[in-house]
Amino acid sequence: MDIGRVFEALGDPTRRAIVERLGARPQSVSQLATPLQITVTAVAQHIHILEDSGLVESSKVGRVRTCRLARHGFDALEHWVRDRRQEWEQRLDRLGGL
Amino acid sequence: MDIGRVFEALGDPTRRAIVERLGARPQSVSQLATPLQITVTAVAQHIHILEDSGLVESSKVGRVRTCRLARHGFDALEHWVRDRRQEWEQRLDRLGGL
DNA sequence: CTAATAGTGAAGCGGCTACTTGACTTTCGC
DNA sequence: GCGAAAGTCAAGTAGCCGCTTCACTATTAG
Repeated sequence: MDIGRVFEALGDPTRRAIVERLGARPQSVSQLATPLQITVTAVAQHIHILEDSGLVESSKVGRVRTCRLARHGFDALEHWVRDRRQEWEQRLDRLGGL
Repeated sequence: MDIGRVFEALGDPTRRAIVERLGARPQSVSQLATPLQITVTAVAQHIHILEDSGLVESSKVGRVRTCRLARHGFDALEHWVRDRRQEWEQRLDRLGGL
């Protein structure tokens, strides 16, 4: 799971909006499209990117695809931030120790 | 400090590389440019975006601008991830309680 | 069966953005 | 002071990406 895909996914405001709405509850593609004022096709494309990044997963039942948040992407995000912060603090410690 | 700017900043692979290199130690603009195989001008543009996002800060001494990581952006990132995760777990709890 | 609903796939367009070039300013070394 | 080094600024280009349209499939409702 590539952290690059995660950041590229969340770099787009529409996808961030989708993620934040999915935080409330799982939703279908057209439910997501309605308040966003964009085509269902566009939403489907975003969902695909979000799935590739590991932030979202979806399953199709009948003709409805339901999308929900996934752990993978968020785990990767949290790890990346933690790593940077750790690196940062280690460097400050070394400087303090001089 | 807008979380949107943070994600847009980190959405670009070159800027992610800059951030990761700055994790090791503060560096000048041209030091950052060398291994990236891009112009000093391009790096300066990236630095500007990274500063706007709160991930990097820089100061110029003489003719050298030294860039280092900043806390603001990383704090914003961590908060955002924490909020999503919290929302996610709350929802799972509610489902479990049914 | 028919119509409507939910989504998929391919193809195209427009705007944004990452990067370059070239001219210029400021600073440092000799 | 002169030239090299470190950045900055403005302008231009090329490619990507978000979105649309249109045609199509699959599922559900009446």
